[in-house]
Amino acid sequence: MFEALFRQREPAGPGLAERRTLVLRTHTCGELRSSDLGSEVALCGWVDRVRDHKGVIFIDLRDRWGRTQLVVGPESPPAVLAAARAVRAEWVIRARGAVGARPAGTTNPKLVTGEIEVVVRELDVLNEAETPAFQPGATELPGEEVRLKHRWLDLRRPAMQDNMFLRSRIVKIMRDHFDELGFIDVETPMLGRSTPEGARDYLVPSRLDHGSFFALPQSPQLYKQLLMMAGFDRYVQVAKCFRDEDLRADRQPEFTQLDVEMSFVEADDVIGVIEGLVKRTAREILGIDVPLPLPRLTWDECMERFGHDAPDLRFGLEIVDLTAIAGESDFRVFRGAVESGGRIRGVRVPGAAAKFSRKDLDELTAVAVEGGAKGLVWLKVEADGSWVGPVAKNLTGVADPLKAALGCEPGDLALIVADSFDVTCKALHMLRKRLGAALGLYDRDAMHFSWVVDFPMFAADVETGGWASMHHPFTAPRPADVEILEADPAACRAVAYDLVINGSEAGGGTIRIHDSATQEKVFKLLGISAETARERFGFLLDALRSGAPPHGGIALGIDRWVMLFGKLDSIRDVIAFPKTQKASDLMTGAPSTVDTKQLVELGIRTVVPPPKPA
RNA sequence: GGGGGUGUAGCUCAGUUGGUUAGAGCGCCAGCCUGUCACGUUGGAGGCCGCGGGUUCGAGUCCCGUCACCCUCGCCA
Repeated sequence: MFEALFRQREPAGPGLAERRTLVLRTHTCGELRSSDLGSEVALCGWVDRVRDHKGVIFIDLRDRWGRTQLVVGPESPPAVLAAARAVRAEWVIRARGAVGARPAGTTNPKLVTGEIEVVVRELDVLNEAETPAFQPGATELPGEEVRLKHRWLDLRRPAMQDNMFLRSRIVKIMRDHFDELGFIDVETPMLGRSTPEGARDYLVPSRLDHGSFFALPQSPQLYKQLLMMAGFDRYVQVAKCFRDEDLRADRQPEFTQLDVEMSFVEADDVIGVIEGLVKRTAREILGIDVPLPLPRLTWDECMERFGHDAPDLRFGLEIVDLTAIAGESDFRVFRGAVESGGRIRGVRVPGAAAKFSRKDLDELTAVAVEGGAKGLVWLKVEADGSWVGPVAKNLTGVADPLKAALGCEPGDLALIVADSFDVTCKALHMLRKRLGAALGLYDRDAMHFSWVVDFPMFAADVETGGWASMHHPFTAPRPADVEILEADPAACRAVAYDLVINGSEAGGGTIRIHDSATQEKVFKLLGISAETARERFGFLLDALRSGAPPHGGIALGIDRWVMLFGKLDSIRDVIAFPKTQKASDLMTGAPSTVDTKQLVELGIRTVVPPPKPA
């Protein structure tokens, strides 16, 4: 199958001619066809497999372009036959010979080069190879630990090469798109100032100022705003970002964003530019047409209908509010939730009653509990329309209205959570995710793009009891909400927009505050004193007072884009050298202890004794 | 920090109720083989059963601890 993909890698036009000028090889291993019959060629690559039949030896030669069969037969010089016999997997060789037609019946339709073979007349071993830890050409995929430790071997695998080429193509589309729209690519520093809000910083000690530290950027947020104040108008950068937080399948400590900022814009301008990119990427990478504009949901709507701010819209299972109806029942759990200001909400799972055993329902209950719920009410609709379930007998008087509200029919399953709004959101969101996957409610090839807008400006900060920024402290409130900024922060909505692809946050941006008075108000609300604000963000406040245009932007998670467009499950498969869940690099051994001399130079003394070398 | 999963040959895995000498496929080494393409075939080598402790006459198997990797909650402005 991957042979077909190799074809896509073939560069058009000048690339071919340029490669012909190379000295060691005339063609790549994915290039020769019947039309080349009789040509004298030279190929270089890795030995993928050897099939030694004594009198005739076949060698599959592999490079990033594909695979070509070399044949060494009785007509080959004895030295070549001997050399071919000695060759082993992953050796790097160069073969010269003529392109020959494979005898009738021996062509290989699975290979784009399967019509031909190269009849070897000269064979040079460019480099031998030790027996590899695993074979890149093998069908069985080694465990990830082994792949990460021998990453260079893993990256030889066609699947990984496809991923890296996909990434390269997507980034090129991004660069072309923004270049054509007049954006300027500006690099911003990696060594910056630590800002304790947000994620944990990666710190870099200063040698010239002991006790002081740089921080690696969590994002180029402030720099790009300052570029707007500097008049660059439209900025773009493929930016490495660093956040020292715990990892996930879709989170790495260092990751890449397509960072974008624009002046004299409103949200629709930024959204429009990104929608153009979405359409273009989907067309060029997947060959699908994405109708624009993309659907937009408000944050409130998302939480009501899906319980999450990045809902997977590839399937239904929308949340239904049952507070008014179920609150009338005698069921203690329902009444209790209502009385303490909570909500009763549920989802209808059509036709699922028979599919879920008691054990399955216990598992779903565990999912709800993991989401913070104290339990899960499950109900099945019998053929006669009656409810069945542990609490069915508690539904006196509300059984039919409940059924009507959920739209349940015989054979359906209903899952209901009664708790605070936040808990019902969390639990039902997790149930939705689980059910969507377990019941196969969506096509794995489907791509769903949407925007979530009108996020709250602030969320309650459980640690401080104050307010915390939902996005970041530079987010502008909706113009209509500026007046209630201080009076009712919870009700204040931001001009913020998240791009959601298949239930994954693929990008997020905001219109920024561009006047220092509003910025200072927001800092104050966030509990950042005037002195602290001046110390940490004085340059921003100064810049805001020196002619700051209205501006806003967005950052797209490139790793996630590639993962999603490549239909992959892990971000690590689109990063050449990723880190493990403990943020270590199994290949290089980073992070590592350093010489005491280095520490002394930096004015640093470690508190934890260094681990004993293994 | 919490929950879950995995760890046995270079790789992928099996290993019964605790019981003799821990197996298979691939790979590796050697022989045979002139049309294979996951070549075939014959033979061979290869094991700290993650590590440490415990229970037991006896531990890959049971218990405790620990390490690594993966998934996940918290966390990720």
